[in-house]
Amino acid sequence: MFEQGRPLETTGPGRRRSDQAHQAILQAAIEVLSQEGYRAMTIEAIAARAGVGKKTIYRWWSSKAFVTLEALTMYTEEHTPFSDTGSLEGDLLTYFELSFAGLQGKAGTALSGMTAEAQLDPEFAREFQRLFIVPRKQELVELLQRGVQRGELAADTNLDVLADLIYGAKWYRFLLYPKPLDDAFAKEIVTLILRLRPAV
Amino acid sequence: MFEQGRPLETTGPGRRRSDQAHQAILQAAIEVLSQEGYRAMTIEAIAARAGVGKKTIYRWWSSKAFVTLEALTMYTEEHTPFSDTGSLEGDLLTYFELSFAGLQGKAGTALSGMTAEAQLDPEFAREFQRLFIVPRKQELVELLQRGVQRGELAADTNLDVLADLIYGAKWYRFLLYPKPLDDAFAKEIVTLILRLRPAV
Amino acid sequence: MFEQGRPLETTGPGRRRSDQAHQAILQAAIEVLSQEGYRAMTIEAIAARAGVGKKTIYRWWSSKAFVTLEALTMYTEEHTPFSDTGSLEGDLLTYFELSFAGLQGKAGTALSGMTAEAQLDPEFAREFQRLFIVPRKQELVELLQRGVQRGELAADTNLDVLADLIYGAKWYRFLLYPKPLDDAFAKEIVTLILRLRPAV
Amino acid sequence: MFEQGRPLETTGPGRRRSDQAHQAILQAAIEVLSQEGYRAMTIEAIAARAGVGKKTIYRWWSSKAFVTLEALTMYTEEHTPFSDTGSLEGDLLTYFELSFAGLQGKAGTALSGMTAEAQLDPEFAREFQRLFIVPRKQELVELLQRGVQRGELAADTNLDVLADLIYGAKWYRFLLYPKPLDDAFAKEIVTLILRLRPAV
DNA sequence: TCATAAACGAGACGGTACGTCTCGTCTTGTG
DNA sequence: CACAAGACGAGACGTACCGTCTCGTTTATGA
Repeated sequence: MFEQGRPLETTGPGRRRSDQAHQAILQAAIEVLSQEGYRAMTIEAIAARAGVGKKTIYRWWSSKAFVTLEALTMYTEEHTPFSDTGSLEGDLLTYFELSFAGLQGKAGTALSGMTAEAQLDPEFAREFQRLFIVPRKQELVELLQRGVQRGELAADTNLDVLADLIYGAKWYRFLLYPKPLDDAFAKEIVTLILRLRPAV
Repeated sequence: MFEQGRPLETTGPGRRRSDQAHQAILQAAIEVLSQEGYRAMTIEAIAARAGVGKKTIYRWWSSKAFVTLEALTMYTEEHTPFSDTGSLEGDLLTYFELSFAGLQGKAGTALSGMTAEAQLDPEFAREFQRLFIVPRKQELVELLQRGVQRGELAADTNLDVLADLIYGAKWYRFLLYPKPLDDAFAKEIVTLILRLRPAV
Repeated sequence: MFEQGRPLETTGPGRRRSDQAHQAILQAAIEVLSQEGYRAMTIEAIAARAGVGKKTIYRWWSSKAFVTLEALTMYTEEHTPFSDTGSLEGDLLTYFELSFAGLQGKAGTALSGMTAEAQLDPEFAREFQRLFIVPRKQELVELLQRGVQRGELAADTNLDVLADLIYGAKWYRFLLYPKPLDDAFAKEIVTLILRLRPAV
Repeated sequence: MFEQGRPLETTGPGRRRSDQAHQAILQAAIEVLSQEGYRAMTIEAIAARAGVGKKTIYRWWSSKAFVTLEALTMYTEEHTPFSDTGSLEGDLLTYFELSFAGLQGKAGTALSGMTAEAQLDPEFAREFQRLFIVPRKQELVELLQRGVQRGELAADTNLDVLADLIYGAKWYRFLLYPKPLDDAFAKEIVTLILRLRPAV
């Protein structure tokens, strides 16, 4: 999933990449992130906490945002919320439940930090979109396609834009709007989605 | 609209706040923002450009995000896109057109920068929500209420959540998703909204 | 002679102190001192002139006074005016001549600046005394001891207090009294000293 | 004794100078000086403590050194250590005793601060010399002249330089040398002075 | 087996911006 | 019109991190 941060598999002389240092850095990033927050998580702080030279971090990642991106996936590999429950309503509610839970705590802090970084660093924005945003939206589109196949959504529904609306609502509340992401919110969204009728 | 940055209206001894300096700072912020971008914009650069001591900026604003927040509103006070065209479709399309236009160029740079800051600074997040996010959403809810009154939306539609979906889609594309905010996107959203039917 | 400002002689990991930066800082301090004066000399100016980060200065010295202290010694290491001419009169006159010359120009500016700093900063006062004041007085006491050995001064003369009188007269004129430090002054002092007779 | 800081006695239009403010400033200067030290005694601190505008201070004094100069004399008007005891030894010991006492506490802090200022500010140096240094030395010279008249010192003694030696020793110990100014020191100086014999 | 070479920890380096401080000046309304 | 209050332009302070650059040390081939 990641291009950055990989040990080089090529042969040749010289010391190999230390997996111990690699893990220590990611672990330290998670600790600093959850204890001090994203803003206070500096490369210097990670290096100090991991007992690692700054150079070792810069050798493999170009900024704290990229470290966070990898640390986040290491921390939540099991995060696969898209399941097939047999109905669009069930699929969406299940997805929302898992998704909202994933935005609490460390993972949420990391995500909002990476979102901030994406606004400030176009290069990171591209990676963040490629690795995080686009794949997840694709999964949501597929969930909606199952709804079309079951006849729960009209065949002519623009699923791409519908996914923008659904994902957008989630991110909007998460990043910008001062209301919680809870089950009631999820139910209201699903209620609205299910009231979409075919074009006249 | 703003609490920060206002001259004190109270009487009493002491020199009054210099409106000249106030305006020069906001103007300088806009210039630096548009020339250097949000990340590269520093308090020092604003002070230098405005011909003002740094202390004068810190006296009235606590960070460049707050300066930007005020500068942005000063710059786009006339951007009040919510007009009554007589139909929900017309209202929404008109709003989207103006809104998307407002996200191009300087204003867009400023907005995404402030969004980043809101992720990193909870205090700014509260102000940003209070002054920017919440009022604009309220306007959108009122637009939708006119649709209900005209019978274009079902009376039992949860307008608050519908507004989250609509606003969310806009912000999602603006901040996260690598596709443009254009008229086609606006039309697709409106098409979906208009297909909402009453609860059975 | 100096504890501050020395390259660490210890082994161990990490980049060694840059002697190039060290020298550049001292040289820059001398230049700024002689062009702007002690009061106008700032750490920022020294850093800029030396092409060095401010942190590199603060890493090794705690204020401009300490930099000056080291720069001064570097600049006038050869000013060791205590020579043995064979007579107390000769020794004292030679010493005064060299000493007074050393108080002209840059070295004088630096010295009076450091004296000021010593009044304002007790920590610097201790260092200044330890490195500058006390050793020089010790040299003067040794000069006087040669006078005792030659029989030019009574054996029961309190040389420590006599040195206070001699050194005091020099500093008093240098720092406080509006009369020049010249050869005539030196001769008058020597005349008085040579008129000291043994206790009755 | 002072030129600066005096109430204007002239008639004419406009509010007269507030003697109350004048006294409050000097009193505040003494308080800050003795509680925080000379370095921490800023014009702003004095103004705040005195309940006075900074402008009011700047109107009458050009720096904190000049305020200190006036505050010091206000604080120690009675400081007139030169008395005629009938012998040179008695005169000198009496003088030293009072003089050393005067260097303890607030007055000492003020004096060393003003000495520092004199090194850094040539304009203040001139005033300090004119009002403080030169008159006091003149008094010492007169004390020594009585010694000549009584035959305790040789008629051909250069009293000016002898006064430099005596005063210098005192200042040297006070400002630079890490030993106390005590009675033993005074006695040793007097012992040396009394051993001066006429020129051969 | 041992020379080569990359990665490592440590940490100093040149920079840049931070937010604070004090300076001495300038504007207010009040007395 | 002097006063207190306090905002102003200016600019240095000392700190924090940035990303880079030595150091001496450790590891792992591959000649």
